[in-house]
Amino acid sequence: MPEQEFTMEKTFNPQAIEKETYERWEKSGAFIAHRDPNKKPFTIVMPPPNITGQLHMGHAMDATLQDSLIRYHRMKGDAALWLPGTDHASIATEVKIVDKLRSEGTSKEQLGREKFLERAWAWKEEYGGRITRQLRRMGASCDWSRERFTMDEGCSRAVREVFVRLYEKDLIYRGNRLINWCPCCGTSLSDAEVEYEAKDGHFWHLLYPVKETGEKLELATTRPETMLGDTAVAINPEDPRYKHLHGCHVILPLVNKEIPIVLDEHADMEKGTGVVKITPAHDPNDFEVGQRHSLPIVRVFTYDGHMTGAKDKAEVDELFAKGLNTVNEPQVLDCGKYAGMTTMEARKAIVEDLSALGLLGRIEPLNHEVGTCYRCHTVVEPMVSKQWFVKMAPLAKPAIDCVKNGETVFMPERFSKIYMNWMENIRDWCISRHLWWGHRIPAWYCPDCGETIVSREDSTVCPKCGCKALTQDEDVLDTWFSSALWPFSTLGWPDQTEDLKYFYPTDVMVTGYDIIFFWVARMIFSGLEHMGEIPFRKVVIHGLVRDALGRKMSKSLGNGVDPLEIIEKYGADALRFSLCMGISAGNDTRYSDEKVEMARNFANKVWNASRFVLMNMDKAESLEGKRLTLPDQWILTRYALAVREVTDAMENAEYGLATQKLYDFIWSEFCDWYIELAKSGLMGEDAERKAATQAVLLKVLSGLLRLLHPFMPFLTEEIYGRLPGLEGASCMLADWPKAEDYGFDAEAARMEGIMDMVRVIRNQRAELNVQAGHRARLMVRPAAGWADALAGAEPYFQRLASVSNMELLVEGQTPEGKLVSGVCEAGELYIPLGDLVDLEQEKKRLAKEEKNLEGEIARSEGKLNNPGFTGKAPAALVETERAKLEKNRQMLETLKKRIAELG
RNA sequence: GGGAGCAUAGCUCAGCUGGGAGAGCAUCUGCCUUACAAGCAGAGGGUCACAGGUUCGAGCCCUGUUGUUCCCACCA
Repeated sequence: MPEQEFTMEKTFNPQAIEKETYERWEKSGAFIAHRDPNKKPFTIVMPPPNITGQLHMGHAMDATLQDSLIRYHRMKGDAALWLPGTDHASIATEVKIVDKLRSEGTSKEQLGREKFLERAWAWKEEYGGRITRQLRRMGASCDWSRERFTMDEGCSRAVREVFVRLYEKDLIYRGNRLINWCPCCGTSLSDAEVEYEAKDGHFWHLLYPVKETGEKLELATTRPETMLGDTAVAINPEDPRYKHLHGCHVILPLVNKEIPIVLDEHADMEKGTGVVKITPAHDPNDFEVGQRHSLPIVRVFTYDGHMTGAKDKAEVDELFAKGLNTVNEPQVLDCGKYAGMTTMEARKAIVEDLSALGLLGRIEPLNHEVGTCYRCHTVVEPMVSKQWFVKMAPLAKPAIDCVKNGETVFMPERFSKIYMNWMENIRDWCISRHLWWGHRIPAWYCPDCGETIVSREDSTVCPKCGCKALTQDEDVLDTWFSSALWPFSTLGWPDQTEDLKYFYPTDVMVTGYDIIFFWVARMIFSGLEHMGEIPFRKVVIHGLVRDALGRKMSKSLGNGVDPLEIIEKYGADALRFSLCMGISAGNDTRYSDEKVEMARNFANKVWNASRFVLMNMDKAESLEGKRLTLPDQWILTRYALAVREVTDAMENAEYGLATQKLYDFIWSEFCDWYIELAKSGLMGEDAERKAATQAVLLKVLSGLLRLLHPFMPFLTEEIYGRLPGLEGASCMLADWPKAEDYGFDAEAARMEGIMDMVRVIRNQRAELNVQAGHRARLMVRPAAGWADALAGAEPYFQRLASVSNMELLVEGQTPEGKLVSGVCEAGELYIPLGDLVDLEQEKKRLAKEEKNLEGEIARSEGKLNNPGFTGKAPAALVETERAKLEKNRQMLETLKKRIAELG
């Protein structure tokens, strides 16, 4: 089919084929995984991108690594499932929608819950769709028939099931605890959702008068506005400075309330004055001190960041009056003149007032880490609040064990330490969020008797008192509560589906190190708890994609790069390859256009090499029974090595190594050498020779395309089906190449010797600036044992080294005249270049060469004369060193003779 | 305060269990050689942060130092 050969453009044009190719793949059903008892299942569930916007470079890398892995396993013959989906991203998405509403001049309160959720679902349709389109553009071979969304019916059912189960096992509870509150997002946050940022602040030294002694007790705080909620001050029981104050009280300034001085280890004698104010409602440590000493909890902040007032107090007082308060229910202070102020305004006013009373001491500047919301970066307020929690200790234990005993392996290994450290120090997980977008908490409250009902089904009647006016908890669950179930909820759990039985546990989780705590850890304990089995065997952790200057890509910096734009410009394969080559496990990488350009050029190289092969191929030639030349044997040997190395790299999740190897083998060995060497065979008269060359080209090209396919699926697919004998075949469905042993090592070494000679000739011609068109005679005196190899090498020298014709010198024959010479392992060579030759320079060059060789020989001898080396080094290594020495000695001898000839 | 990563060519980075330092880009020289100028052939350029140690042998292993980035932590 000669027409087809000429349809290949001179440059690879990815834009022309990518869309069509992807559609063909998807339509063919090849992405769909089938449960096959005769195959080994291989499962990856995709970390679901948030529906907050579009994919960025980090997603592009994530998707590329997973796709490469899944394509590799599909080619290996596994039942490969890559399950895609998206995450509703409760708080992140809600923040975005609220922003949008604000820009439209409205708010979620004005809209009401129901209308707001309609907006959110519309948002999901829009952005969720955009994300899956982007993944398709990347070439992601996901099983779209199994696509999931964290809030679809099945996942929602799984969420409810888990919530109810954990509640029934007493592993979920509701209670007043100290939590992180974001006044901007208006919700509680888990500890993992708080990011610490260094901020400038102050140490304010306050003076509290002691009721019994009249002295003023000095203490320091970074948040003076919390003092209104102080219900004690603490001193260390051992502190000699304050022994006389045991059992005494202070008068809380401004509030004029008597509060006790308590003795608690928390007060550190080394720090400050050794006196700590205790605000149980607004500080995690103080909360615990309060618990130990049964102190009242007094809240002074509202949930939107203001000081509490009479109205706030009345609401809560009513609760207390009715007896509906629960354990640790905070009381509320009417902050009087400060009521309604923001916390910052109150800080200023309180400091001024204390100063006027002479109760303000020193003010020290301070730079400290302040907790902020991971979504909006507002400073979080620690608050006592009634929230839902997961009891972590019992869940953490098996999650620690499975990593310790190697059932679940982190790659690279060091991330298991980070995981372990977090898991071992874990505290209960606050899972309720005061938001609307998300899984609503399946708990109902009876207004009459206060009963709490947690149920798989919506509840309407109180089982205790029969009241029919039950109200459901207003809040939703932490978005990570549903993602934690992802590896099994997506496979149909809680139903025992066939998919679940076949594909769980999954094989590999590929994700960035930034969500080990948020997600990986929680999937592990959830899988163990609900499935009784680890969710995945390997966790492949990759780094982050940064900008060219090493900064994190972000909207605010405006340094983000849109993968789609890059794909438009360079092609998906180029982007994919550039995101893999040069990365090392778990380390960050910088994005740069230059890298994509490099990959684009490589794709073009592959394209053109293939174009050349196809132009010189009329039918499928098999290697069977072919007489092979040294170059054939050499490239097959190198190819076999490439197969082994790339396969090993894939098995070890070393994508940087795999791509580097492919790049080097394809460009430097196959293209630069073998194709050039093959030309003499292809263009010569010998039909048998030609057929053998074609067979080798086909063998190696079809193999390397398959090796490259996981990284450059579009390009390889496009070429593969054009190969003779494989017309219309899909590279994606082809078998992964097997590592063969051709047994040509000796021949390959001969070829290397000839190649080395080519390099020497090229080098010398280049140094003398000999024009490529100037063909020159080559005279060679073969070294011992090289005569046969060199005898057949003339065509290679002609093609690769501008040689007109080659003469083998016989014993004792010495060429004379103006010529350059060189010494290689294979022999001694002479090139008559007439007036281009400068004999003096030639002598200098040979002298330099001589010196180099002598140095080499001295080094080898030093090594081999060292009994430590010969005695302890591996025998093979000693042997190669000996051979090297022998080779260099011979070369030196030849060189000396030549120098003597020149005089 | 604890932990981790990184430090290799001008730049960005590889370098697998220790056995003569590599790539891409950039620079310089010469080439449109019938697959490819998104290309070909050559060249220059590195005390592998520093100091010790282990070893016959260290970019790689150990200890310490410096610089840098990140993570964790309740420093009132």
